[in-house]
Amino acid sequence: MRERLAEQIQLALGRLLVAAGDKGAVPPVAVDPPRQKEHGDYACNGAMVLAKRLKRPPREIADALIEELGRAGGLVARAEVAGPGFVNFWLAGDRWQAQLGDLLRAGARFGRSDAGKGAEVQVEFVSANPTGPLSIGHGRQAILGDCIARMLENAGYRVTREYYFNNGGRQMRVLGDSVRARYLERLGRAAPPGLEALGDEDATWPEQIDGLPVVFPRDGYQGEYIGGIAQQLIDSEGDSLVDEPGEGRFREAAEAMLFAEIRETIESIGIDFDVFFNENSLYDDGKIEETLGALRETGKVYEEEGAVWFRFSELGLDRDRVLVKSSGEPTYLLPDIAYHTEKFSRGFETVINVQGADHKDQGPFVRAAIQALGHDSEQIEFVFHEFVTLSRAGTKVKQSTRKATFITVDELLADVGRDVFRLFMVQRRPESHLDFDVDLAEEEDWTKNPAYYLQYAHARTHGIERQAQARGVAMPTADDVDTSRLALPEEIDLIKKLGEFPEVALRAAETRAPHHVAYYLREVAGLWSPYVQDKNRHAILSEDASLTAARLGLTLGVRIVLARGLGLLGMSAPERM
RNA sequence: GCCCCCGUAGCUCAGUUGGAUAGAGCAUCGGUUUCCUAAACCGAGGGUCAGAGGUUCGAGUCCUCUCGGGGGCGCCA
Repeated sequence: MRERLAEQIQLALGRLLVAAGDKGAVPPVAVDPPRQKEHGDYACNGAMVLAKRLKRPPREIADALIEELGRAGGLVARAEVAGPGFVNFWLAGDRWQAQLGDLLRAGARFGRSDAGKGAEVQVEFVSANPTGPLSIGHGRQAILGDCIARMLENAGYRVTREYYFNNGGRQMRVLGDSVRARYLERLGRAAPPGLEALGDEDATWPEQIDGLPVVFPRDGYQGEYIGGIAQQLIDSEGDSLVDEPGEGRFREAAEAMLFAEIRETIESIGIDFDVFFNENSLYDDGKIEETLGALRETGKVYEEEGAVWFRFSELGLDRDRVLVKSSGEPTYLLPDIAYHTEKFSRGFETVINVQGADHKDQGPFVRAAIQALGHDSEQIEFVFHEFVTLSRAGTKVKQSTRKATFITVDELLADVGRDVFRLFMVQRRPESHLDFDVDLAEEEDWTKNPAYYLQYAHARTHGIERQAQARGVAMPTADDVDTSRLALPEEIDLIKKLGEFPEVALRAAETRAPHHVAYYLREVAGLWSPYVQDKNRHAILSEDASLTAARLGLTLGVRIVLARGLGLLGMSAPERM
């Protein structure tokens, strides 16, 4: 609808330019629904945009545009000049109503797009190493990434959801040592270091307490789950592991348990990864060496103090970075670069990395290195999301990763459920801080909890269907619906809003911003619920069979859009609540 | 010190890539029920869009600076 009008306007503007002897291209002009209803269905700023080139006052051009455009093939009912030179358009009423027919005929396909033309896109997200349960920060990233993937699929892309992790390296050694320490403590062979020492980085670290050695690492993982893992080992192995190093059974057991837990958490929030990519495989496959060799060929690699550096400062970045430490071990940057070259070798046209704000500095280095290796760095995208805080009773709870004070996805999920969790995690734009209002999320009053509000709006369409069935009225097909019967302003408003779904879905996909969908759904539900409520003015089920069919058609339209939108957010669309 | 993000109603946040008189939820206050779920709905109050300059027909939106909050600047990941 909007595209067709915009197209007509572009053509008309082109004719005006030619008439004035200007053979240049027609600049893009906006055709937007205005904020104020009195300004019509769509407003165009073309006259003001062209004022300079045509050397005529905007309002005069606007008049000429209206004349040139005519009725735009029956599309426009009325057009008038307003304000500084806007042209406001009122579409013919039946045009809006006809949209409902299109919607019903499209059914569950409504709002799908082939914009992606089947291009392969990879979305990498979560990517937490198995050192602990997922925190709510990971939770945000998980939902954000999955929604982006869902929206891209809806826009005609072929999407691979990928999780990148590393179960080797220093982090995991510390994990093993932490578990071993708790194991020995529980067997009475070691002493816990005490809260003062753990809580204060400057405090002196005890060598032993009450004659028992302190083996817990200074930078160890302090979460209670570490003790839980140790206990499980005691239950299954007794004290047979006392002489094992942290790197052995302890690390393996911890990794196995934690990764299993993470995968369960991921599944419980409705996410299904296609690939779990282990960083170690890059070493096994020789990709690290290969990438390092390729980087050397760019001539920007040099050695200093025993380490291998890359001259990022020659690529417009503020500093050089180490690729290989003087110990001979690569830094995290090198595998990261290798990983991205590997992604391209798998044929992805676009790779989207969803990451926390703490990685913001990293993106440019990977991008620059990839470009230096001859890839198109435009194909790499980063979606950075800010951190999550929790609010309960008006008080913020700050999360701390290694201290025992963070709330896990599982804990929050147990309180609020998957659908509420998902909606709350995508209601904000990624680059905004997200304050998770636990009180509101736990609210069971469906008029208050935003997630239930959306789902109930959907359930209502089924409530109406159940009512219709009870009266022996069948749900209509698109052909049964005489949309001209839907002439009330609130009905036209609703149809207009439903008609926006395809462009909202596409724009949200293109901007990687699922919150647009969440807000849109709120608007749909916010029109629909009052409409249903006010049955005195317009009961859906009435004696008038044709009117009833039309309103049931509208009901189906609402159901389709709400179900589709909830689906993009990975939320369920219940038939009854 | 340098880089990135944020600053919009009491609170939490949207704002369609520069459009007309800045919106929603929660909270507060007032109202509606013989009715397809009252587990719903209607209405009201509430704003120097952090501040100051600039760009132009037009700025919450773009540029510069200041202030405030967060993140980053490692041979950690």
